[in-house]
Amino acid sequence: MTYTIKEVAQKTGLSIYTLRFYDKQGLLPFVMRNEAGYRTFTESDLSIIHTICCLKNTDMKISDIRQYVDYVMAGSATIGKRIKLLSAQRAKVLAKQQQLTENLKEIDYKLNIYQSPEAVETINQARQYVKEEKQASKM
Amino acid sequence: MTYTIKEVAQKTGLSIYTLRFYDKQGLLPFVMRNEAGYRTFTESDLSIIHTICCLKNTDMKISDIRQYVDYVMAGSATIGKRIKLLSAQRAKVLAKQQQLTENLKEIDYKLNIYQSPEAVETINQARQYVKEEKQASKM
DNA sequence: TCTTGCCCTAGAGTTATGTCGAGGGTTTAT
DNA sequence: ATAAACCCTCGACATAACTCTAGGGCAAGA
Repeated sequence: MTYTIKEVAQKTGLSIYTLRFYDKQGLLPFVMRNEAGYRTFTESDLSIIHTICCLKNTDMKISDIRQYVDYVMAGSATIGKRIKLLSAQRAKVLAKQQQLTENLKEIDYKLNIYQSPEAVETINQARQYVKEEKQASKM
Repeated sequence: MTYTIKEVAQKTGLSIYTLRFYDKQGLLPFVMRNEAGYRTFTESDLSIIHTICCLKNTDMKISDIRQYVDYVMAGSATIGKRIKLLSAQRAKVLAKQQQLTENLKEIDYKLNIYQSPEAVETINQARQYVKEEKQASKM
């Protein structure tokens, strides 16, 4: 009926260490323990851990994820706060996507230069220019 | 003809501390010094710092950026290595973009639930289910 | 010339996110 | 009943990427 920490590690791709670390940081307050003190993860727990991983993948800080988890634990009264938090994260993701698109353009621009037949010549000319600029700056 | 570290900080958005840190890490071997030992940045320096920032924004590690800078400093003989390095980074960016798109879908899915008129009801039902699942797991 | 503001280095301190080892209890299969 | 394989906590260690402080030199205006 429940999963051990090892099984959850395998299912999520997180290490056992990381899961325990997350628990210590207050990200997993919903995880129960058995008589021996072992963590017992339910299917629902896996679902919210999945959400935690999703937020993590968008570079949300652990302290902010804890805030979200706390809202979830607090029940429906915090829906407004959850919307605010997720909307802010949504905006961050959109911004990051846009930035990545621009970064990609620059990388492709560089790759095009390097992969062109005139690459060696282009680079040598650039190096010459840099050299002259450095020389000129010494005056 | 050249820029001070403060001016470069303003132009790039990096802090003076960060610029000096990057220099210490070997990311700025091309920056010259004046008689007093002050760094003097040329226009070309700004250009490669821009590239460094671009790679940084795609989460490339400083040690890998240093590798790239070293290749650039070494001249046209390293074009093949630069292509390999940038191509690998390109693949990483594409993967990250795809992941962000998926994360965004999940965030939007959650937001839809929270913003629907039945949000409170949906959440209370989910909480009830979680509760029962936890109860059942105790047996 | 004196003050203010900028520059330098070396190295300590910080933050975030893990990762691991020691010491000890539990479960399972033989 | 015993070994192997788990689980636990606590706290130390690691790593990356800054961030800042102390102590001291340089530069430009009043």
